[in-house]
Amino acid sequence: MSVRESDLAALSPGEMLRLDHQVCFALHATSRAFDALYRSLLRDLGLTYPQYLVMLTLWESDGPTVKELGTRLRLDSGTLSPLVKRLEAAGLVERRRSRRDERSVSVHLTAKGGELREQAVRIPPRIAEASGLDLDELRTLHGLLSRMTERLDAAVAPA
Amino acid sequence: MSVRESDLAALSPGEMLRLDHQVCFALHATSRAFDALYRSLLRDLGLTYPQYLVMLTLWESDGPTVKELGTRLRLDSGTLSPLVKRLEAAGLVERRRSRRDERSVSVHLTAKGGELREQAVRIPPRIAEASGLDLDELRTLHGLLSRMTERLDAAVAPA
DNA sequence: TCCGGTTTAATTGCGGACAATTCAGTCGCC
DNA sequence: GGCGACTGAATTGTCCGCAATTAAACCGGA
Repeated sequence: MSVRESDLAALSPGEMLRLDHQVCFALHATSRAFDALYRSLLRDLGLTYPQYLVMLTLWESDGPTVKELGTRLRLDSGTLSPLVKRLEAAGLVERRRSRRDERSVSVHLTAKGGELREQAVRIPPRIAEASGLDLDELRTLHGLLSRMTERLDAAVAPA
Repeated sequence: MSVRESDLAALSPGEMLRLDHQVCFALHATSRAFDALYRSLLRDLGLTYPQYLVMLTLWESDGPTVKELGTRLRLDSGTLSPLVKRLEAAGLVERRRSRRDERSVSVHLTAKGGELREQAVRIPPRIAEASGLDLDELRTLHGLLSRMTERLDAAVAPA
């Protein structure tokens, strides 16, 4: 029933190339479709999707450093520094230089930022509904994506 | 065995939100992991991944208009116009204003652009191998992604 | 104590993605 | 033929993502 990995090598180059591109292309397409849907739902909150991810992280646990945010969201300071500053300019967040280690900057919710959560909790159910997948499928998809990311990371940065 | 969609509504809000975010976040993470791998493999060719997609399209069928490229790759002119100009600056492509309809611009491979194909065909097998999924899993993944994109598109742009 | 290596943010530069606008060219309809 | 609506590219502006660099703070060992 299950096709083993070694069988991939037995495919004709054409078949392998085609399937591979379909999957990778489909991945990008789905990712952008998600972005588009989030954009339309987040417009009222004045957030972009990456900004929303940062807010989610803060709602779960306030006061992480930029470094910790980057680790959790897989983003570097080149992305996070201006993003967090935009959140600060919007009055949702406050940046504080740590006294203990003056290199690090921790990010804290303002009252306004905390209140935004109540608007935000209505969004995920609409996303889940729009995805059109049932629970089993979401679990399957998540499993496949996680394994793939793990393997890809290993391939791009070989130990 | 299979969980029906209606069961999604029976989940506690917390469960649904968490699973949804994991999936959406995983999708972005995988997408970026793919980008990183392609970037490392495409560096020798001097192409980025979106540029590579355009070249793939041209190798399959030369001379599409910018509009047709946008339809196939789901990109708009704001992305494609400068991208194609960069390919032209690199000598891989030539833009021609159509005589029949002077609004449209068709994109054609140069000799150099055609030759690049021989370098490029070595890349997909390495990507497929790096993904670490077997054929069944790739098919499953592709199916899930396609259905999701379809549903998401419908949700963001309701008829 | 000082010195070198490391860590943390921030900045710069470039390419990609999208919204919104502009402009020329096309087509239909009167 | 001429007017109005539409279409295809291009442009502008904003944000995201990453590479590479800079600068400041930290830490450890000679």
